[in-house]
Amino acid sequence: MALKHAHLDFHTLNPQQRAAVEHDGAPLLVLAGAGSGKTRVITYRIARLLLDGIPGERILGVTFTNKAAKEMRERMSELAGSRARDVQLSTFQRLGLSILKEDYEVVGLRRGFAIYDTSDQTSLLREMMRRLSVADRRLDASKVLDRVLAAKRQRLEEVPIDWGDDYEFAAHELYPRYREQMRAYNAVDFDDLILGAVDVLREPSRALKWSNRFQHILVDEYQDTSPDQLELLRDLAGDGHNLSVVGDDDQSIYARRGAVADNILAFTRQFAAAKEIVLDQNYRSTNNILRAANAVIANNAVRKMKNLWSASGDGDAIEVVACPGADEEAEFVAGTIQRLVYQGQSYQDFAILYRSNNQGRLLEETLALERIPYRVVGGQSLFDRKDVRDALAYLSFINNPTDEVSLRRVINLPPRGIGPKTLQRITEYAESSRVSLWSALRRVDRIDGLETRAHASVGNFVALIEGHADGLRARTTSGLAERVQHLFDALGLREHILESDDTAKVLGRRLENFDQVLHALRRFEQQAGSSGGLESFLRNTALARDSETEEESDVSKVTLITLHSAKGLEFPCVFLVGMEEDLLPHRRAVEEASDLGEERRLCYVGITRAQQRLWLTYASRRVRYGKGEPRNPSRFLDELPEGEGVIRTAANADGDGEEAEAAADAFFERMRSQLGIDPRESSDEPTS
DNA sequence: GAATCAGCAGTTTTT
DNA sequence: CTGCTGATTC
Repeated sequence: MALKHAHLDFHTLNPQQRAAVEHDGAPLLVLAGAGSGKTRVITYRIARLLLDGIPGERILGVTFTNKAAKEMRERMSELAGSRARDVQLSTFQRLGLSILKEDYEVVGLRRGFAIYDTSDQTSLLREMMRRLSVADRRLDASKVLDRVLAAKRQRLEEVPIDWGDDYEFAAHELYPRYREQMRAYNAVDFDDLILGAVDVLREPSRALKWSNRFQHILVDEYQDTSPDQLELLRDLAGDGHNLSVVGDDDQSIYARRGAVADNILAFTRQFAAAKEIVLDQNYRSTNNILRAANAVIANNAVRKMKNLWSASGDGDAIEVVACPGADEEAEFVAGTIQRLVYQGQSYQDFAILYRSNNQGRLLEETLALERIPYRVVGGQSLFDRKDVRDALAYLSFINNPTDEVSLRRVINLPPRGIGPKTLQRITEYAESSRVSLWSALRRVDRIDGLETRAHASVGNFVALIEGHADGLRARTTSGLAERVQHLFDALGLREHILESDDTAKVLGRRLENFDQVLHALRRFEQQAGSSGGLESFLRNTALARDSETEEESDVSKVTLITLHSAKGLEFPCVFLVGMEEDLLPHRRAVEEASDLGEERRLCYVGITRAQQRLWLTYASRRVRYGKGEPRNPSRFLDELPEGEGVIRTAANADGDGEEAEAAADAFFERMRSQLGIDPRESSDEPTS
């Protein structure tokens, strides 16, 4: 044994980690507290399996993000070299897709099926609401969608009507239609990738093939799995004796996405003879920070007991800072950063964590004013921007002409004289003739009651698309970018953006976004092993909306990030801002009394991001929606331990602000003289 | 068919 | 205060 593992340095693992790496023969649950070396355990475990002679393609590692999969692959390669190459590492959705790619016809899909993301789904529902006039009042389609998806995930036949609220009613009416439409459009949503895969595995003719495919299955972030993901794992892993899962129930913060923390709590019940290993030695934070984290999370009733501890010292006390208002809070943060940077800390050592995105704005403004470089993590990803989505919608619809959501999105873009009225007439024809919208467009000659102009417009559109379609549908990837470029040129998409009367700044942004589509295509084309043409590209982009431009130039910047997105990250210095009632236990969570526990876990996640220093700040007044309101400190602050490790202070309004400004000025003077910049030249931004 | 206006609601969101 | 939707107007 020892010889076989010569490449793995087991001495760097603690006894629990090592037990988790070496365990064999029964299902394994690793309860990995924050900062306890979870990723190390998984990568070492996979490396160990490889060195034991398990072929890489028989090992499946499942993660929640592409980023995590990528990181794991890199770290595994370091440990196990080229053997790591064949290990199957993928997200749940990608796993589902790879199953459906082989056996899609079993669940009634056709070749070229499209993957709808949330905004496609919302458009579909909106369109249905309009057409069926289900809702007399204006209802938010995305809220209806929430209910529809919840029912679908539970494989309910109907959306239950409990309280008879409008959203429930609409969801109830639309649910069967939604499923019907998705089927007609040959489209699946993210959940369908999982549910469809489960259906494939339940098909007797395919079950065996799939349950034999993987010899070992490892799952990361198990606390975030949903019931359908659990089903998929069970069907794939059989009795589960070679299933190992790693997670932390205290960091389960995605109930809204369907995650059920119960999966992790019930693991040892669901999988017979499962072994449970707790990792609670923390390698990230000081004990003062860990004590605070432990104290807060201890107030959650239902959880696996873990008490994080560290072999390192107590470190600095954590600070609870009372601020008169949100402005002062932001200034306190900026001032403190500036002061510490002046003392030798780097900007990238700092992160500012908040509950909701809109809190980021004021922080951004203040940092900009103080000339502190920052980056905002999260927010809209490239593939969510309108112009990008428009371009992709063209491609999606050409790849899958039954994809009506995409077709409707682009049919009059740029405006080509096919307005709502024309479209409605054609839709009626399509419905009465029982053909797809695209087929109807192609037979525009047979549709009565269209104006000559509209008729001609439709004809032109059809001709334009058909002129490019064959070339684009080819399954080869080479030359794809060029063909798409031709299509976009013919459509005049770029010109359309140019013609808008946006400001130069916005316009530049939009063009940049638009051009990213072609860049992404070229990258895809050049990628070794990309094949499958447009279809593959589209699925890839649908499932990979991760950070595109993460690495570049983000080095020396402060990070602004939501608590949700901060999970898995760590920073030497962390500000947890907006520690207020209605904000950190978010108002909605308190009102619905549904899950205060999840809010507390969010707080816990935030605290445990900090390695050395932690500030928890709140404001006594905050301007929300244009009105100033008094605010109360978060109840979670009361749950912090009393005494030495925690200092409670007040940021007085002008003191810190001025101090910060002075520090900023001093700093910039230094920078300028170092860089040899004349101060007068660099006054592009008003300092006021 | 496109531009403008009024009214309303406002968490988080790995895919 | 903002951003989005639907309705109204040109």
